[in-house]
Amino acid sequence: MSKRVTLAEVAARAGVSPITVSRALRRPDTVQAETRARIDAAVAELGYVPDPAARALATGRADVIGVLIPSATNAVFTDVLSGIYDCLAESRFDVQYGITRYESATEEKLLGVFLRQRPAGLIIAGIDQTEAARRLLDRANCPVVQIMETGPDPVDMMVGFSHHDAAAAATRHLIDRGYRRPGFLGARMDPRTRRRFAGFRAEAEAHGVFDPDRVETTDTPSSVGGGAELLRALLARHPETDAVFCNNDDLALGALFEAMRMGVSVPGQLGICGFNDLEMMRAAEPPLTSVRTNRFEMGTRAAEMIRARLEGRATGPALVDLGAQVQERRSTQGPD
Amino acid sequence: MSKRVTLAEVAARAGVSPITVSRALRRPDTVQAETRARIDAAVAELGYVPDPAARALATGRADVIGVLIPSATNAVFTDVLSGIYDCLAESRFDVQYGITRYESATEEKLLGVFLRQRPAGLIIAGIDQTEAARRLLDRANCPVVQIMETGPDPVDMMVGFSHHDAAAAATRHLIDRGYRRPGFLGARMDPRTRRRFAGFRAEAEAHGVFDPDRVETTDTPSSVGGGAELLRALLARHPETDAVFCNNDDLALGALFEAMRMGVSVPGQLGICGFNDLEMMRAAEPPLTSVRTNRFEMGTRAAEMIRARLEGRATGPALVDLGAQVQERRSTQGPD
DNA sequence: TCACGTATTGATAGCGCTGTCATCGTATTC
DNA sequence: GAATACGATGACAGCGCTATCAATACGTGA
Repeated sequence: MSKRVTLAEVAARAGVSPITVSRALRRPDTVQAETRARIDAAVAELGYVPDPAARALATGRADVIGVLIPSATNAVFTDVLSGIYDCLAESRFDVQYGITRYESATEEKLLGVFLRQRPAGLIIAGIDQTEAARRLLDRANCPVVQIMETGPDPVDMMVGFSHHDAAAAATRHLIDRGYRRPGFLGARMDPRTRRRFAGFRAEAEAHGVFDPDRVETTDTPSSVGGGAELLRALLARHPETDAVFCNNDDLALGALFEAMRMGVSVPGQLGICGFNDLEMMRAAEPPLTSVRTNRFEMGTRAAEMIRARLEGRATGPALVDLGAQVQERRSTQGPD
Repeated sequence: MSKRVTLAEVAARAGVSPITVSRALRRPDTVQAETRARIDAAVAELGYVPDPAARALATGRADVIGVLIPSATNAVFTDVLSGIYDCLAESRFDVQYGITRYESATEEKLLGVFLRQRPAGLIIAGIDQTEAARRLLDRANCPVVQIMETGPDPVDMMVGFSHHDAAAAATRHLIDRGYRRPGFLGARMDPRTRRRFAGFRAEAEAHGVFDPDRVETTDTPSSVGGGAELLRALLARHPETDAVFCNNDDLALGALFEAMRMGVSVPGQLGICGFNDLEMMRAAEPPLTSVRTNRFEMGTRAAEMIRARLEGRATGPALVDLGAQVQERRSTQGPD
């Protein structure tokens, strides 16, 4: 193990005191150019890198940004994570993440784990924190961004979109295309899923085409296989169903395959609309309509908001609505 | 911000010295039961939680396990990550990860970032580290596990499987099923991809069915759309191709959709085999043959190996081969 | 009985860095 | 030219914890 180089050694080499080296590194403008040059040279020669733990102890603040998401395998969250990471990779901040498994208790616990590090910032998915989690966040004493959706009463900042409105738009699209007996497929009804259902329901009711019996859901996590099962079950009960709004793209893909197996033509006998617009939707046959959500950007924006705050730059609005766009494709071209 | 409770306060409350509290927390067996009980009570009453930065500074060792993977969105890595996280969530260790973007330079840089925290352990994807990275790892002075594949000359520990052999097995399966003019589809030829290709090639050559011209690859990251394009290109050049071994499941799915568009029947006119066996493969129509890799377990095993070492337990073998299994499904049932 | 091990607890001194003053020299003002 | 402000640097202490060694009490064997 190569021995650690300390600030003091750099200082000795540069012929200044340790504190001056510290300053030269953190606020270069407060140190004379000439001195700074000597210090920079010493840093380079010795290969000095600061010890994050010592810095955290001395400042009472870790250069860590905590990210709390429900799942590390769901593409929706990994895209966001990727955006966050992208924005932070070149900064002095490290990303640390926690997986809540969609459980409030786990979320609270992880929040505690993060907070005792006194993180520089916190990004948390969703807007449905428990009272206890809310209290922890209020006292976090660092920038906090809630992501994935928008809603009233942000803890601090927010970037997302309205799942209700996005689902309503998708539903309107189905109705516009002439589908009159739409159904709904959903897995694991987390809060966002529920709000999408509410949007579907509101829009369908507004057009007099909502039938509560054409709703097929399950508690298991969503999957392609699950989408197939849900469609099969729905069509068994309601063969008149002429379109399905699927709560996400996995379900939609499964529904497509199941329709193929059952000899149901898409979009003629059945329209299929997904949610999230993963890459595969465009490539499917027929290409699948979906709702594009700007996940990567959601991540970069959230991270950028935190950085701006921490670096004392102008932060822009505290609530960013990234919207969602219905991507119309062949799978919802209208009934025969 | 609720004020931080320190060790000293707990000690005062329990009527002992700070160092005894420290011991009671870290090595309970070295403190008398009665004393320990008083300390535990004080900890609970005050809601004390240790400061990780202070601990790291004092011990010269952070309770952090660093994970280096090429991509945060590729399902293959997120599954592994998930396994790692699962094993570590209940431990005293935090996970911190870095994304190399398949770039050696980034890998080296991130390795440096991790090492200066003096992590408790390191998990790194792949076995193709540069000389410089190798040196850093050799000096890391902590358990290191290379994951995703197995190979000679491990830095320390290893858990994975042979991509060459797995691909060869899949190829053999295609040949066993009667396909005689197999092609290969590949995107972004990273080292594992290359070794899979080598396995395909070796096996096909051994059976006299390899044609270097029936290989279609691209540098872009793999995607469903990309799979479609690759198949289209391959069939345009070599319409006689009767099966494709796809380097991963996204490509396989794209190939399936493209075959549908082109009116090529699967498996009659074209057999399709993927790699990784993502959940969707089973649910497709026809269900797609793939090679099951034990990604989640790879993560848990790697994390467990590190924990065992750190906690002084028996570690088992330093090289674990998890193998890979061809999952035969309808898409490779054989030519007409 | 006495030297000596063992179990338990404590005192001391940092880990590497930064916050908070203090210090010093130079520029500015009238 | 004296008073003042300011820019640049340094001394000192301490962040919260733990490594190391010392101290104490108690039992053990010859």
